[in-house]
Amino acid sequence: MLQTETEQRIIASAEKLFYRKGKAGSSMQDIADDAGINRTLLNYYFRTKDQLFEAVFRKALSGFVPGLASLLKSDMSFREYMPRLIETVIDTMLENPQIPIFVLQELSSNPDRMPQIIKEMGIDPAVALKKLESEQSKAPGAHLAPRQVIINLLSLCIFPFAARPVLTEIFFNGDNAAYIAAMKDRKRLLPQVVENFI
Amino acid sequence: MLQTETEQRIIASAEKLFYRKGKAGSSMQDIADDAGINRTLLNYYFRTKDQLFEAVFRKALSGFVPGLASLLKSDMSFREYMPRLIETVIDTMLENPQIPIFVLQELSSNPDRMPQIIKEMGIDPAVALKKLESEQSKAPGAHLAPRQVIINLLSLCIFPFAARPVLTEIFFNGDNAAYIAAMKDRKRLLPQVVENFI
DNA sequence: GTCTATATTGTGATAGAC
DNA sequence: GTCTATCACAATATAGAC
Repeated sequence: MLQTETEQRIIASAEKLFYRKGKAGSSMQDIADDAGINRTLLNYYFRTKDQLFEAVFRKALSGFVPGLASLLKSDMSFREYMPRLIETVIDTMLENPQIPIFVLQELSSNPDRMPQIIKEMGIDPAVALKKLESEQSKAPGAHLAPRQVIINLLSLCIFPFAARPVLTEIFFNGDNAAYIAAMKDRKRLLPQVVENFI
Repeated sequence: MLQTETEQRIIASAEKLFYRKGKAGSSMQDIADDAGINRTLLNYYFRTKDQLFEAVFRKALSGFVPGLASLLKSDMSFREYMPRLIETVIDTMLENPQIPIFVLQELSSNPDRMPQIIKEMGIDPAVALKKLESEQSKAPGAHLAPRQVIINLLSLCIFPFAARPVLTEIFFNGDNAAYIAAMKDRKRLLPQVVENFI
């Protein structure tokens, strides 16, 4: 995975533009201009636009999924790992807030890609679901289906970033710093919220 | 707003393709082919691709926002309207699951559009936030900031649809019917969940 | 590895016949 | 309203000089 400086600049510009404008919305020329290099170098390093996009998409996935995947597999109980998952996911989103919408848009266009991605990345919710179920069985009363609990958890962590422009404008009058502060707050707030619907 | 049959077919095909592939990813030719008409008719009816996209985007927004906006303004207390909002939003999503990702992607590419959209659609969270606050003050103890409550509510309603392919594959083994059933369940489940973090 | 030049196809848009 | 023909341009990609 050793990359030349040129290669890194291509990836950096491709990320920036693909994240913002999508695959079809970003031309090879746009990316080359942003990187300050000749357009044909993109073909030299990545052969085709599809392959360049694929490199960006994979990198985006790998900053998105592993935190989730590793915690799904972890030895900890759900109550233990849940706050860590929240912190990991929110921190990841804060670093690159455009990833969720980029990834979800691509998967929405090409849902057929999901099975292979799950296989490749070793995503298996079975362990986490089972642990959650056994944990619920210790407490009396009715409980949410474990799948619904995890869907809620992911929704609360990820959606506010996918909807960033909407929330910033509606709830923070366009004040970006206020939006960011509120997102950081959520690392502290969400564990409590989640506890209440386990 | 009376439309010829041709005009309706154009809009229907444009929605289908723009939702799936985005503006740049769908050509005028693609849309015309899907509608089964000559390509130049798109220009005849909508002049430019931008104007056609705009028509689709506005229509998507108008199926998305008003339920939210009207309830934000309603006379009901938060506890009263919250379950109705959940039902309205989820029903809307079930009818056209691709709208959220489409709208969020466009607003993520062009966040500058938000202020005008908010103005045009008369979205003002002030009333809802105030009502929620006064409602919280009746109960003892600490409470979530009202903005965080509403962000949570929207997250829980909308995200599972934006992430549809991911959730369907991971939690329902690709079984679409099971996914839909779970989403319908959420109309019943979410009010209880939300009650617990007001 | 990096450039220029070029091949080829696709795209949005319009003019004008019917 | 609907078609054919056409324009101007942008796109990806490759060949070949340096």
